[in-house]
Amino acid sequence: MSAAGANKGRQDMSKAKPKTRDADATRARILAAAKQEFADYGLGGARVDVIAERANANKRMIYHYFGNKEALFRTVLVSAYVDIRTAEQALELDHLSPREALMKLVAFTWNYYLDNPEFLTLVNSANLHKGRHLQDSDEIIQVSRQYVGLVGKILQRGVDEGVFREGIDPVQLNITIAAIGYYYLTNRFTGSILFEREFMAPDRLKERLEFNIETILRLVGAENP
Amino acid sequence: MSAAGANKGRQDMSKAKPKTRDADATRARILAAAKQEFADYGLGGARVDVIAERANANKRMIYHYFGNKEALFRTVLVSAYVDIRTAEQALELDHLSPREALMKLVAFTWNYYLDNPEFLTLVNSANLHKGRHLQDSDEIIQVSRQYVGLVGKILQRGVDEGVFREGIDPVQLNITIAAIGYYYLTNRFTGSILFEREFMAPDRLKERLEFNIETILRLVGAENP
DNA sequence: TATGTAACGCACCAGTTAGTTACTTAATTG
DNA sequence: CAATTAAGTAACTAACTGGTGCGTTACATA
Repeated sequence: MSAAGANKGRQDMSKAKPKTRDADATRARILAAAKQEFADYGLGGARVDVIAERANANKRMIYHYFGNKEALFRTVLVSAYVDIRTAEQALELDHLSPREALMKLVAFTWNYYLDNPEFLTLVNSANLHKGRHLQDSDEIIQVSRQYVGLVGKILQRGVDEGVFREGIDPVQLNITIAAIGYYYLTNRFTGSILFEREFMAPDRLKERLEFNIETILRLVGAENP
Repeated sequence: MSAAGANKGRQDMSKAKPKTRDADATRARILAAAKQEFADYGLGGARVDVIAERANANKRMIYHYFGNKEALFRTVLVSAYVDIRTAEQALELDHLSPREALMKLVAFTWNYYLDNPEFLTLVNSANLHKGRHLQDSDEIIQVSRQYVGLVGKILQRGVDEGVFREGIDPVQLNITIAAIGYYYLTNRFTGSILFEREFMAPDRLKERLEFNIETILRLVGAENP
């Protein structure tokens, strides 16, 4: 009942425990399981016992590797931010026109949220707790600076080429690009009820992405498609 | 210790318990206290005992009036939606030009979130639980239809007068108006850390509202200010 | 004043839950 | 190969936590 039995319908990920001992692998399994559990139920709703079960590990190991529940959440959160910022940096936008670079970034942000919905609830949970778990993380600030720089560079190129208007704050643009995708997806459940439409239907998703690209292009002053 | 003692630093609202019995007042105090507690800690993190304390009521009364914790959350959530939709309907946008009506709506949405931050975490909590608590609420669907109609009417007037472009989906516009304010404010804690700026500083708030108005006006195709 | 009804409150329970203790087993090293 | 270190496990505990049983008190009405 303890190993095979699914608790509250939560399945473990298909990462079987290795025969031999492997500290790194165990740590990684715990981290992955914690990310899922925290994403599914929030920091308060997540259960340490369930994380251990999902990770196919012992609860004692969680405390051995991460200290306590809050520290585990902190590690999960930082890793989630590092992941998305790393993916963004790999985007190779320099060889594209400013307009196309921006379109690609909007699409990437949208698709990243779509493929990694746990990121959304993790961030929501972090903010419910007033960002406490992100404080004193130099790593986070470093990768965020790179991100702002990325958008700033596209913006500058666009202005130099005369296709974007001047004076746009890269941070405000960043926030807006994130907002128009994030809000739609994180509130997809209440949204589907309130607006009486299936937010996650493929056609609806495509429609929203196109709307978002249009929103951003018009914001920066690029001429219409 | 039970009446005066603040539990985990949560203060009761200054609504003292009346000497005489008053069912409506007690119910209202519980609802207000629950809204605060759920907003502060989410559905999972909220404590029924604390709600009772904050309401200056007995826990037994919560179960008497609302059934259980989830049903209480449902009532809080529906009331929060009804509140914002009611406030929107009182806006009297008909006598304004389409452009000014839209600006006023964007500003109103922003200020409502700012004045009622509990609305943001309540909605986040509802979506963490996959919108389960909003299902089967006809009331919610009714007021939402009115809201979409409100924006649709502004949009139509703008198209008729030739100041807005055609073919904009009122629902997508609605979502976008909400998104650009909601995201900034609900993620103000992580945002302030990531972007190394004080999201809630008065100047920053003003700046963001102006940016949002510009975003929406450019989206609908109104000429620049 | 008697009586029924609904508001109200205390004390408790059964099930959880984060964190710990004491122990076993595998890998590493001199 | 003996000794040391680190990985892993199960049982346990103290503090919670949602929910309830059961009795009390105020008020309306006859």
